[in-house]
Amino acid sequence: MTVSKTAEKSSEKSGDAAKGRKDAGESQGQVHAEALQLGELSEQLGYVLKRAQLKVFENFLRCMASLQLTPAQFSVLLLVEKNPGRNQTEVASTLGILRPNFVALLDNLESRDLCARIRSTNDRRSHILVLTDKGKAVLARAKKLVATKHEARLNELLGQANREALLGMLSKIANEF
Amino acid sequence: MTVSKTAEKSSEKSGDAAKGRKDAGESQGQVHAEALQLGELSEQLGYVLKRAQLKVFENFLRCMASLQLTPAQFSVLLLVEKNPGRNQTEVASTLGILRPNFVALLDNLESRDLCARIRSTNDRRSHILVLTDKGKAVLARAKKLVATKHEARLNELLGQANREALLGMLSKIANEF
DNA sequence: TGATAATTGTTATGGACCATATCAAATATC
DNA sequence: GATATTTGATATGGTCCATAACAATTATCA
Repeated sequence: MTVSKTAEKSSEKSGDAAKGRKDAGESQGQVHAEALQLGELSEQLGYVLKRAQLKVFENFLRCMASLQLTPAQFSVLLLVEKNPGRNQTEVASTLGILRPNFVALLDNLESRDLCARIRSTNDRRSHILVLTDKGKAVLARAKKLVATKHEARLNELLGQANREALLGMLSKIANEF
Repeated sequence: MTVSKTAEKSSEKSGDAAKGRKDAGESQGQVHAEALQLGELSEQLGYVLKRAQLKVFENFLRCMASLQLTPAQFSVLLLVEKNPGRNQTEVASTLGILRPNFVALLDNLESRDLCARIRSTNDRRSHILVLTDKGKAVLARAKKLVATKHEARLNELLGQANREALLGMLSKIANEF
């Protein structure tokens, strides 16, 4: 990374690297209008997994546009609702978020009055996390949007049974791989 | 993002946000040793998808440690091998990589003599991409590592049939969602 | 033909996300 | 009570992603 800047490469270095590709009928200007062959790429689980994940997140963001919630923010709200009274370290680590990176995320949610940090009386170092009333209301609307527009679209695409099977296999990978 | 710096928040703002969580048997110091409940989070496809993708990439990197190939680099090599003679724009766009970001990636592969940019004679603006002999050899070894250590582990975890079903569903999401 | 538009690779740049070191305040440990 | 640990926070750097802009080259078309 951050390789040298000068672009005076290519030219005729590795002069024999172009051998073995005698064109099969190309001599004029407009060649290669066809799409590239994915080949073995479409069999690589990692590749397909990444593309699918991007699509799902993209659709999630569209569905949540009215509430301005990212997947990460939504997961925090869900987790805090289910586990009120836990501190930042606990919530962050269950989500796989490092504590330093969790600070700005929470700053954002708190500035929008969706959740609150409360100094614990037991351990005055830690901040207890709770959803505000507005946070609960927004989360409820978010859940409906996800169920109605997001997951529904997936069921429509895969079918209920397949969607559940997919979830099971992904969970297995996420937990046991 | 980049929210204000001062950390004088929390305290007793939103004073009633802590209501409604009358502890169920906690009064002393060491409380909450249990793990958090994931709740609906484990049913969110996006969440599980992202975690699975991270695990798969992580394992891929471990399997490829000896060859120092990232998933993105591997995909470029695979695609160029299957489609020799295409230019940077074509290869980058099929991989969903923006042209500016593809430059450094190629700089890296070219500096390691795995692939080469050749100025096209048809269109002297574009750089034709080809694998070098070393690139072909490295890619061959990479494929074996992926099949032996990476995909094999997945088959062992899911079973051949399930793995193929998973791939099919992910492809469907990636292409039709 | 020649002026103008479009394309290709590239650089610069900024944002989002992730990871590490470090700090002060508070607590735990011995 | 001295020392170590934990918690939230800041600073910082790396990687990935996205946009604007540029020179060189080619396409378009009056």
